[in-house]
Amino acid sequence: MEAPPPQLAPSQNPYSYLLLPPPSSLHPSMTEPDHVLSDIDWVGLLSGQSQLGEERPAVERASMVAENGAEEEKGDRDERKGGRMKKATRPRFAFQTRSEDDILDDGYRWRKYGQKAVKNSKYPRSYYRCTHHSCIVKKQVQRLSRDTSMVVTTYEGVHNHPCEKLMETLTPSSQTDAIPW
DNA sequence: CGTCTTTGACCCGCGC
DNA sequence: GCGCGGGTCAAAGACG
Repeated sequence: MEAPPPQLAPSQNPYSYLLLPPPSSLHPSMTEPDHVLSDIDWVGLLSGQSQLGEERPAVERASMVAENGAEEEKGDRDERKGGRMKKATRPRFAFQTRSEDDILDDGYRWRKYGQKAVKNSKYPRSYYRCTHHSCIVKKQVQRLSRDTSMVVTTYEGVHNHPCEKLMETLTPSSQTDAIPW
């Protein structure tokens, strides 16, 4: 039980991981008050070796890991032929939330573009993409099989546009019709 | 009618 | 070289 939690050894990870505070950019001050944060277990995951390490004994790590996308690591696929996907070394943020709902409302709009059953999990993994036309941020959502109340959300990339809900909150009706000129 | 979800197929990297 | 696993595409359907 008391298996010593193997620290995220850089030698095992294709990427470097950084410990960051909770993603304030995710819910700056949306509809959800910050009591949500107190209920969130920020867990380090994605050891890089296999998946989420669900079978691993030690998973509890109260912090979020960010993937410091190095310059040209061989982690992601470089360039798919046909120009399908670019490598795009974007940072990745993975964290767990305790929620009944798979998708946590972070203020952005997401469109689901895929779902796959993963090996060591009873639950499928869902793939979402930001619906903003010029935003390439993606996120993966998966429920833990060992703890069905936990949902792992992995963000990939950084939004290059403001949060829509936040904008609505800040500017209730002065966005389009209250311009001086 | 526009937007989003669902779902199977396809593609690619990696390990054996 | 082959098979497996993971990630994405795209058509069709559902929903408001």
